[in-house]
Amino acid sequence: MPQPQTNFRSRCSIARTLDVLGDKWTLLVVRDLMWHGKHTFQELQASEEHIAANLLSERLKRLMALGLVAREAYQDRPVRYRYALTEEGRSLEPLLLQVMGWGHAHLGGGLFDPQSGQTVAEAD
Amino acid sequence: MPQPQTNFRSRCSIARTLDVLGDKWTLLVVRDLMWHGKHTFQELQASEEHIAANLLSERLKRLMALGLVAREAYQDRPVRYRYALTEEGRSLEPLLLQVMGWGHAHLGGGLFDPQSGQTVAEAD
DNA sequence: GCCAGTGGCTTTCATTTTGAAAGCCGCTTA
DNA sequence: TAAGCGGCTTTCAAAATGAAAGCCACTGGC
Repeated sequence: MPQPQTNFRSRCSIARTLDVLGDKWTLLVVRDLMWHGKHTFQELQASEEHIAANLLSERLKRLMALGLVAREAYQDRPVRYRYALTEEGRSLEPLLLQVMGWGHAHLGGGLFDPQSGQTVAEAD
Repeated sequence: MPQPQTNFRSRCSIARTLDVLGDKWTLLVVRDLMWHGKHTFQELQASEEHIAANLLSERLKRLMALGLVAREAYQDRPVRYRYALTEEGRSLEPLLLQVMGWGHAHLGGGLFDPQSGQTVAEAD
């Protein structure tokens, strides 16, 4: 439904998805919002991969512009924000699971179970 | 099974997959090898997104180092190569389908059917 | 009042990656 | 002899990343 962007490289859905999510950080932000209960800038920045603040700021802006993430102030004076996936953002869960499954099978990464909130297989 | 890389950012399977495939080009090369019958350097370079030759060269090297792609000389003198996915490389198909599905639903991209080799829904 | 601390950024700047273009190498064909 | 082909590599400017420091609006302690 949304028309978030028009300057895609091509009509290919894979190319368009990569235009929007194809970098080393964006899906990690989505992962933390989706499964790890991280909702503030600080919490997101403190993840084990240690994204730089300027990149996190830029990624959150892009995800908000795309309608995948929304933020609300949870306090005024000083204003503090809480970030959360929108319903559209939550539609990325199957993709995230697929990416995780492949990384587990082929790169020896851990396997997280969203149901239990537990990592059910350790990484090498 | 393979131990293609050891310098991952973290144990997370998503982070590891992004370390390896997280850029704007790698999955497009895989797409062309997987579905579009493109197997030579020239054919891959001629795709509608127009990857630069140096990037294509580097991506093919990385995919070969990872064991996802293999090449064979289809002629000597002068030597000419044909690139193809290995069995491990073909294991990326579900991921590619998921990425395509999301881009179709949320970014208005086309939908390709590997069975028929046809694009069954046009992009916006 | 003053200082330290907190949360959410923005700015700066060096390093790395990209993208476009041109060039090179080993041939074959006209 | 010259042109062309396929598969690259090199060059170099532009853009993206990454680490660090700085800024702003407060609050709480002394």
